[in-house]
Amino acid sequence: MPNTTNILLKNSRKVITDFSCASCMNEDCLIKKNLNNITNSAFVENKKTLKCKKGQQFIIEGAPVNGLFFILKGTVKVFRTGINGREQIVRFAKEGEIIGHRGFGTEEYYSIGAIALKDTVLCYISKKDLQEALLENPKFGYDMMLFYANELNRSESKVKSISQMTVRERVIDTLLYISRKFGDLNGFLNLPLSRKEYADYAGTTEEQVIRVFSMLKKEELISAKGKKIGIPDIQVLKNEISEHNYYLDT
DNA sequence: CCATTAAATTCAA
DNA sequence: TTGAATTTAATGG
Repeated sequence: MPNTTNILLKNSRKVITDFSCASCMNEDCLIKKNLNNITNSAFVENKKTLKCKKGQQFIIEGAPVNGLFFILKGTVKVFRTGINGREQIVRFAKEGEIIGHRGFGTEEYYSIGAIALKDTVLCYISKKDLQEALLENPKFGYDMMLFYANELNRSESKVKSISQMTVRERVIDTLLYISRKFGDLNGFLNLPLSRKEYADYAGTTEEQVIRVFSMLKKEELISAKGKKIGIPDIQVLKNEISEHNYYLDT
């Protein structure tokens, strides 16, 4: 195999040598799902792959938008920085998700930043190539539309939760979100986040999160070992915020 | 919010 | 694998 770059992902211990869509294993990827419908092969061929180390920022707020990122492997947080330097985490994204999609249409500059939470592999596709593929492939376009609709729904729910829920409820809501999205591993949430990151997502401060966590621990609703958070009974937590939960998911 | 201490992670030998 | 160095959590002012 000449010319193939080998990369070693710390967490998977698996060497990936081939990033082409044809051999991609990621069934959640919208591109992969629609690969057999996509006739214009330039689309797939022009795709760039880039790897990010943990903690590396690959989208900077205010930078011009030239394309979109698809996560091939890894986890990413997307955020916006507020007026006083405070970070508001917009969402966490994992394999198969799209980053930077808001800038796709008419926006010229990113209004968000994104950084890798672990070593991550991204597929980068130029606006132009994606536009062409979408125009000639209705199914692909429809799937993309569903994705946008979901994101919109979630972000609308988030506005409500931040304005109407108490701190405790927002923290619980955040825990449930992480649990739904990333699941459990050995009884702990499968995504280690700092208290600050919980706070930035829930719209509070690190101290508040720490205090809520302490209370929840006393009530035995959660367990915590450093960054690893365990939820013994998800249902109990759900009940506590059930009045707010007319909607759901992702 | 900040300062202090305890605890957990990382890193390199 | 260990422990020293660094980062992060928890508490109280």
